[in-house]
Amino acid sequence: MLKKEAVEILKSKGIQVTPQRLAIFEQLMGRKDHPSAEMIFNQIKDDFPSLTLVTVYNTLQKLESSDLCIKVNPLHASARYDGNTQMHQHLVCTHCQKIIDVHDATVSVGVPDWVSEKFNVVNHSVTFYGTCVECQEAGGSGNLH
Amino acid sequence: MLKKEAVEILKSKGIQVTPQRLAIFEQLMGRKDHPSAEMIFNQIKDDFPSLTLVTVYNTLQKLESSDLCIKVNPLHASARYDGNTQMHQHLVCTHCQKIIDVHDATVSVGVPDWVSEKFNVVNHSVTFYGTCVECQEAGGSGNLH
DNA sequence: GTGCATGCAAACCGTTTGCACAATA
DNA sequence: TATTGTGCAAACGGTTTGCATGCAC
Repeated sequence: MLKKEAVEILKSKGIQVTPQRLAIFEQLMGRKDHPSAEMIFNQIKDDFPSLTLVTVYNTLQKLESSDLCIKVNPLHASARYDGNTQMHQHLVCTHCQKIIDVHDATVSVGVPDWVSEKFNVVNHSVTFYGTCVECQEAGGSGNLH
Repeated sequence: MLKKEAVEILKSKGIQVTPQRLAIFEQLMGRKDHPSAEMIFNQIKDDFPSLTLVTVYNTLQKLESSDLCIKVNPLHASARYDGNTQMHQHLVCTHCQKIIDVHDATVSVGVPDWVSEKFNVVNHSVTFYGTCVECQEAGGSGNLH
């Protein structure tokens, strides 16, 4: 992606363009390894000696709220434990953090051959994010973040 | 589940049985709401006035390593960001924490009708956990935790 | 009696916040 | 110039660790 394009995308979302933001955004668009805030920081800190992790976090937050990136592993909540170790799926209400089990064979996904050839799949998870009945009645309409 | 059964399960896994552990384990087996450590703590602290969160964490760790429960939302790693906001799936290597994109239509899951009737599904994620080629060659054989 | 579990305090790590200064539009 | 972003320091919350005491086997 050209720098010019990146600038255009940011502007089109109403995001003020700064050198730091541009660098962070370009990293995010250019890499395919789903970097953490720290990975991005380490990658560009030489270009911006004054840069701190805080700015990276701020920027990622802003990009995410403008749908320019997503958090693969949201860490906002605390760990949740499941006494059922058999394979099943989860419905996660993004309003009340409730987690509901789904046992539905039709939801199970098969592991594609080309994946199992390269990757030793030990487990997999299917999770639906949304709003539960109670929260819908309470007026919420579903906000993933 | 009877208390006696719970004791047997713990013993069969070589886990020393204490009143606290038994209570935590029974909570985990009996509830369907995927409690957090704190939820469990609050539920049983009246029965064990000296109980602390530390013990709950320790016990959950032990149960998990004996495959008696799983962490639904592992928080050990830091958040990972993805510049690709389109629906796709992830391969997560549990050894090197690498995340690989999967774009495979056959992996997509449909939302079952009975789910969408009760739950306003906004998004869903499919994640495969396992070991990548590099880590397999390096000798690892896949350990989800 | 030995070894492992408990629970206190304190550390830890990733992340967020308050605020003064600097850069953007 | 007015507004917004940056970066320092410090707080925050969930989780883990070190260590002395207590309990299970």
